[in-house]
This record gives sequence, structure tokens and C-alpha cells, in this order.
Amino acid sequence: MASPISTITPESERAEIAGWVHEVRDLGGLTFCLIRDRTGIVQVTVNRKKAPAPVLEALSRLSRESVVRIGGTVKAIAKAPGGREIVPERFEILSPAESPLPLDVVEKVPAELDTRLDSRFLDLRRPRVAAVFLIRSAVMAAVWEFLAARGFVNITTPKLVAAATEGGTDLFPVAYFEKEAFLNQSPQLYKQIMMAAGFERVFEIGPIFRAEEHNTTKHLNEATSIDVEVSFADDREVMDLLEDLILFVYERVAATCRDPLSWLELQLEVPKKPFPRLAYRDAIGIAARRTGEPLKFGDDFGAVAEKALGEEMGVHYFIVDWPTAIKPYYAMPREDDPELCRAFDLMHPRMELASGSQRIHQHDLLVHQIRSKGLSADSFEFYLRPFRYGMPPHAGWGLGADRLVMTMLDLANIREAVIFPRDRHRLVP
RNA sequence: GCCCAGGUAGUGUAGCGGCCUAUCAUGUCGGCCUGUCACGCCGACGACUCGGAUUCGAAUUCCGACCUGGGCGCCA
Repeated sequence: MASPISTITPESERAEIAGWVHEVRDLGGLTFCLIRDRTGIVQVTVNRKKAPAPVLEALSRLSRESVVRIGGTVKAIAKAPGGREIVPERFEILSPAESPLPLDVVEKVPAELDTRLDSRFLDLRRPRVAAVFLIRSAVMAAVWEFLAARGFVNITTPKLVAAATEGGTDLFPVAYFEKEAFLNQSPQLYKQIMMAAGFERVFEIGPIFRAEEHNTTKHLNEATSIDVEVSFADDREVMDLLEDLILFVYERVAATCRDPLSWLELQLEVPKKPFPRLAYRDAIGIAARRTGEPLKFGDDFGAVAEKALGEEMGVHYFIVDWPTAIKPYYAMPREDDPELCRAFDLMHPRMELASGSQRIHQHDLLVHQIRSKGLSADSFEFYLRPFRYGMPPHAGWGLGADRLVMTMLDLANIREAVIFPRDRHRLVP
């Protein structure tokens, strides 16, 4: 069995390692090979006069990024990286790499994102790139741990659905035997149905699909959503939950991802609680003042307004008290002012991260809201039925996992936060 | 979908009517080299996205297609 490279120290006597050929420096009588595995890099030093013939033979056939297995003695050498090097007795090429490489793994020459995504498997061999996904994994684990500790039940809901249930966004049609189906844009309706099932606290982390032809650094056609729904909770309570979750995730990443963060040369700053709660009406005012645009009540925030707001706030913040007219039909209108609803968006200074609301749990009011949005209640029957048999009051939100990682790590493009992103033009790999 | 910018060796770039038999770096191959750590030095290899047009002459200008980046729009 090969040992992880990071476990080899100057005190080690022998080592057997397996990994990729990171770099080869041939000085003539001496050749230095840097071998990389997921834990680190070690130098393997071959002396032309002293090395066994099979080692020299393997060395002569060696290409960068080939997979090798090497066994030998470990020497403590101050001049070597990490203060140690391996003098090989066995040098086996397990899997040769062709050349030229489609991408420079050593990063002497930069590559464009498009080139990197075409050869993502090679791109991911770069620690700086791998770091993003090690951290993303830690984020997901932290989310799961946080919610599980609070009694949330993890659910999995269909991604193949019968109808464009929410309206608004365009859906991808798929052939479903003799029927037409769609890829789901959100687990919204299903997680609400689970409230009627009496589960009280559910979450789902899964893909959502949007067939929008957007072409930006913060939109994808396939994204990962962290969705939560809580019975007997109102909008304020699930906002607190969301705020605590964000803090917990940041703290966990800061504490457990030191190496990946250092590869990214990132000082992670944990946001402070509480996040400011900004009323929609005030947000419109600020955006109008800062941009000079004639924004008025009922408008949505465009990219320029969103950026101006972020600059003004400078930290994570909530926009609350949205107009009922521009939020989905399931958002609960306020009793004292039905023009406003109990919906909120969680914003990072760069972009929206999450949106949620207290939901309407009264059947007739829900039907009314669906109709007032110009939608047909008939196609929502599977969703509406549970509201007639004891639906508790509930609230919830959906948080964009890709955007969470992107903003946390200050990535320029959301595609960098997704291993195999799906956008308007990219379907492969 | 609209607007802007762009497409040159495997990768990243320079060149923007004749000086291009196309620059530089990295890479690959060959040679020299026993302590490199972006090893160094010498030599070689390797590219103008495609199709039309203008011109004596096009990588360079124009038109179209395809592709890419960015901004905007759209976006439960």
C-alpha cells in the first residue's frame, strides 16, 4: 500500500508512494522528479550512477502527469522540499500520460476557464482548483450537520415533473414515455406537501433546472439548491435559522479547511450576526439614490441596483417586506398590509444568495393568489389537495449552494464553483 | 435574446495591409549539465477558426457562419 505523501517526514526511513508526475528536472547526473498525490508533493531524486537500471529505464520513458508507483529510502535533506526526498529502488509507471498536455497543471502558463472546463479532470489536479471543491464538500457537510442537529429530516423529491408548477422561469421539457415532462425548477411544492405530511422540518439538497438563456457569471442552467421548510414557523424564524446556518458554515470552513484556504491564499472572514434587515421600500430608495435610476415601489432590482445596494450595505443583509405582486403566489401577504408579503431575500454584497417566505397555508387564499398571478388552479391540484386536510402554518427558503461557495471564496465566475457546470452553451463534459 | 470585445503552435500571448519564411513564454524532442526547486545553456518542432469578398498583396479590411469572454435583459 502506498502512503499519503504528506505523511513522509525527514524521520521516515522508507516510503512507498503512488501519484502523478508533477515536474521533472533533469540536471544530467541527477534527476529530480516531483510526485504529487492529493495530500502533497515529494521529491524523488535519481542519481544516474547509483540508481538501479530499471529505475533509469522507467525514468527515460517518463512523461509529466503519468501515474507512477515508487518505493525507496527516505533521506533527510535540508535542500529538498519539505526537508526530505525519496531515493527510489522501484520506479513503476502505472499509467503513462500523453503529451502535450491539454492544460498546464503546473500553472507556469495560465489557461482560460473554457479550456480548463474542457479538460476539467486535469484542471482539478491543480491544488488551487481542487481546494474549491474540498471546501464545497465541507460546506455541504456543515449544512447537513447543522440541519440534522436541529431535527431536520432530509428528503428527496422528483426532478421529473408533470407541469410548469411555479410559473416564471422556463423549464426544460423532456420526453417521458408517451407524456411530456419537465425538469423541476425547485422542490418548493414538494417540500410544502411534506408539511402536510407532518414532518415539520425538512431539507433537501439537490439540483434545480432553469431553461433561461442567461449568459452571466452568476447564473447556471443546472444549479444546486439547499431547500428548507419548517412548520409552525414564520418568516422571521426561518431568517434567523438561515443566518445561523451561514455563520455555522463559515465558521466550520474557517476551522477545518486551513490547507485549501491557504492554497487559495484566502483569509476567510466569518460574517457577523445579526445581518441587517432592510425593508424593500428602503432598499428601492437607496438603489434609486445611488444609481440615479427612477426606481419605484413594485420594481425588481436589476443588476445595477443590486450592485449599488451591495456597495451601500457591504455585508450580508436581508431584504424584507416585499411587494406581494412581485413575489410568488405562495408568499403570505401581511394581515395589516396585503400589498406587502412575508417574503425575504438573503443578499451577499455581490448577489442574491437565498429567497424565502412564510407560506400561505389557507387553501382558499392560496387559490386566490394563484389566480391573481394569472395561473390556473387546475394544474396545481396535486399541490392544493394537502391544503384541504390539515396544513400547518409554515415557512422556508431556498439557498443557492453554488453562489454560497462562489461568494465565500470570492470566485469571479460561478462556473468555478461547479465541477461540471451547465450553461447556455456547455453540455459536455 | 440584445450590446460590446475577441478567436494566432498543446497552453497563454505579440503582431492589426507589404518589414510575417508570424513574436515571446511555456511545452515537446535532441544535446550539455550532480542539488534543482518556474533549474540553466544550445539547437530543433509546433499556429493565423471556417467560407466568401476587397486588394497587385490579407493574420491584419469587409460580409456571413461557428465558437469564446464580458455587460445587460430574463431569472421559484
